[in-house]
Amino acid sequence: MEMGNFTRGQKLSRDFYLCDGLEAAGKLLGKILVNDSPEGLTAGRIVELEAYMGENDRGCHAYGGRRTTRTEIMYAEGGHAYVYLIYGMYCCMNIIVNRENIPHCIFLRALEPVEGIELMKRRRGTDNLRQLCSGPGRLCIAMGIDKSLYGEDLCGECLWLEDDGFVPPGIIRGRRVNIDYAGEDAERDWRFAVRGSHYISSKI
DNA sequence: GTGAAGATTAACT
DNA sequence: GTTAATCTTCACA
Repeated sequence: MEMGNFTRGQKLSRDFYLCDGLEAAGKLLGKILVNDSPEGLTAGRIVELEAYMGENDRGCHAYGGRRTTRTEIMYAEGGHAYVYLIYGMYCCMNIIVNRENIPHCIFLRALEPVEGIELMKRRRGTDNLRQLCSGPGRLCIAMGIDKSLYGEDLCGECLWLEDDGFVPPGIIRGRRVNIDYAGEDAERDWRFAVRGSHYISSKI
């Protein structure tokens, strides 16, 4: 593998991200996330994600227009990274979508490892391929994603997404995970996964 | 200033 | 199925 010359696909441009969260969820499933870090390059195909639909979604951190130091980046235009710490120990990554001031985002739940697998194994402390990126916290560890990437422009040279022409053989949907506090919004089928993938975080 | 909760994970029983 | 780990963020006073 040549560093800085990852040519598996075409980098997604700004336009790609300037759409509604549910539309983005369908379009982003199967795309490849790439992080070209100082330690090395890692890449994984998105096989599971959740859509968070902004001010009217009780599960969303921007519910009710909440705007804080943490959520500020959600109001930026699509194509930026929203990374936050959960339970004091794990980072989670979201892809901000839609236009400025419309805080929709895509929460990454699982990737299929594609590139830099040895580095992923080292970071995760396991050789089990299926467990490297199968979970929101796990994929951030494997990909080297932490809060230093908060607000990162996904149209830059560090962290980006690519389209290699892969089309999911099918898409399955279900309820989002661990947002019981969201009332009836917890029941919406806004979790999406590539049908048949062995790399999803849990049964849907 | 204080306290409670969390878009999780790994290791238990 | 249950629970501990661990700490930032946020709401409220």
